[in-house]
Amino acid sequence: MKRLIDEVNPDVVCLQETKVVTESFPYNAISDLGFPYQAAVGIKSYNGVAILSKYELSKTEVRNWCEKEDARHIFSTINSPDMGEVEVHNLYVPAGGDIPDIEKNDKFAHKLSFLNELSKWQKNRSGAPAKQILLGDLNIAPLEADVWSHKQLMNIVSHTNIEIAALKNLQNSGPWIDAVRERVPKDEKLFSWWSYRAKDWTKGNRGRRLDHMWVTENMRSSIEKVQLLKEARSWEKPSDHVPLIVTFKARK
DNA sequence: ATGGTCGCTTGGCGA
Repeated sequence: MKRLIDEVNPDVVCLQETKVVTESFPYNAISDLGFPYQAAVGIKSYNGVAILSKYELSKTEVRNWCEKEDARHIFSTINSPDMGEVEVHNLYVPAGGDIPDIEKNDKFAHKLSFLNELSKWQKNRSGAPAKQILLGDLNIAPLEADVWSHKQLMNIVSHTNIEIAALKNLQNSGPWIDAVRERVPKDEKLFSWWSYRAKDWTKGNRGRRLDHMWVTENMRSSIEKVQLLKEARSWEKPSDHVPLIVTFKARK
């Protein structure tokens, strides 16, 4: 994370799978890196999400879905001088296990229920700021160009029709647009994740786009630049995901 | 069809 901050100098960083209990989150160390405003929730060893910001955060909330306190959704309103109030939803959607069948696999059922509950809530919500961002590890690659082989992955968890439909339903729960595909053509292969289970992750480029950033329609023209930092997959002790970086234009 | 890696909860699990 320090390398990312040094090289990219982001205003806001959103983390998923922090795997650290809320009380043990390294608030001071992260503050020293230039992010004094933080919103974090975590449980031991699993999940955990955090928002780190140079600008003030307010109205932070943690949401639990499927009656689990599993630290997969935190949101907060950022008040930046360049953009005003923007509510950021940081999500870690359940991965869903290996078998794409809700009868045989509880994890897959959980993944779909999580998305459905979240969608319903979004749809019925009122009083939220007009500008919103929804981002995170959504663990679904919806488009054909979001996976290395549409044919070979269509029955693999993360790229099945039922998951893609659930993700679409979430996208329709508000005025969301996919900020990344707004800037990268929909038929251009684009990945954010490469499995650890390959001797050489670059071989065959067997990636998937599991990480996303959506913005409300009123931010469409503010999207300046979109980047998936592929080189970070080769950094020392890398994550299997690479940072998704979106730059916004300052409001006039 | 299976296994491959990573990191912890040091077994087997979750990813």
